[in-house]
Amino acid sequence: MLKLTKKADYGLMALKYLAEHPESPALSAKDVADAYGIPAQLLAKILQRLTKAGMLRSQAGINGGYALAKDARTISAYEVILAIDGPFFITSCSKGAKGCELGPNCTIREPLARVNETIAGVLKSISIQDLAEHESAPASPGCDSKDLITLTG
Amino acid sequence: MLKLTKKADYGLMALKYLAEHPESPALSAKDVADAYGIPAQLLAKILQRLTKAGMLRSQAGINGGYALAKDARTISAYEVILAIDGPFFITSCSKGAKGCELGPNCTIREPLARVNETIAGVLKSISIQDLAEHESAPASPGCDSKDLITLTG
DNA sequence: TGTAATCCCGACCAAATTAGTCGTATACTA
DNA sequence: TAGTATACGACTAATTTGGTCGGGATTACA
Repeated sequence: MLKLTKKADYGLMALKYLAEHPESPALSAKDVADAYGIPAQLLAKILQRLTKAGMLRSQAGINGGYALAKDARTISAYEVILAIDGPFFITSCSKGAKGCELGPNCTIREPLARVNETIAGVLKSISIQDLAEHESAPASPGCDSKDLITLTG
Repeated sequence: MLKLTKKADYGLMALKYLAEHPESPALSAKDVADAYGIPAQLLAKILQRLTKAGMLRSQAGINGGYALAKDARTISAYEVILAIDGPFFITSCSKGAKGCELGPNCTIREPLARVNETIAGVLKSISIQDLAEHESAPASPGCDSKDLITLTG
């Protein structure tokens, strides 16, 4: 239904959180998980992926944890999602190298590639820094404000 | 993983197919399903939705079937997806009226609303006519051409 | 050198979503 | 009135996602 997985969400939230706490040399997976009330072990796995992808530095042991490996401005939402969920393409065919197995179905795929590119472009244009700047938005009266929902339907 | 459902794909394909065959007064769900090798009953349900949404006209009985209710140029990919899959929002929170139940999680949602808007915008800018014009692209050597995949990863 | 905190990682189970089927009712045409 | 088609809801199956478990490797510090 064209939405991010929770894992990607969690990853973005965690990176945002780390970007907001540059004073700590490292925050553990548990620290971040507790801050948002999300499962610690799940977040741990996500942070491991981001580490492998080079966005985080990790340190084991007491007072260990994770810290941004790069400037928050240089980490795009795109690479985060890519690292966590793998490559995406909005149409169902073209899963990896298989291509579309259903004959002429991909007639639809080519025009929609433009959409895919646009999505990738916007996601690339958004950095962790951008997310961090939104610092618990003061004017928004709550998460269920209606104005955002209308645009979706 | 940020991709369309197969149902949405099928719906777009079917509309495209109908747009390409304006000479027939109506094509049955089976006709279209056979043309693409997709399950007829599933497609039938999808076409029923599109009919209820006003994009198709249906006729029961012999030689019945479906035909576009509007000009192919006036049907956007956006409304098709919306009719089939319902409203979407790329972040996991904000499902319908529930809002985000996980406390401060939505710190990420607001900046990503821009992404959502952009996606909706591109989808709105693509019409069934656009899809139909791509008429089994002659130059593409196959569905598994690599150039499109690279942009996703 | 030992212990506690922490990352690392693969296998596994559970929940949710999506895909697809079935059965029946209804509408239309010849 | 027989045959073909849509309409629609309930149901099952498959896939994907979310989350857990357990063992192992690092690191800091007493």
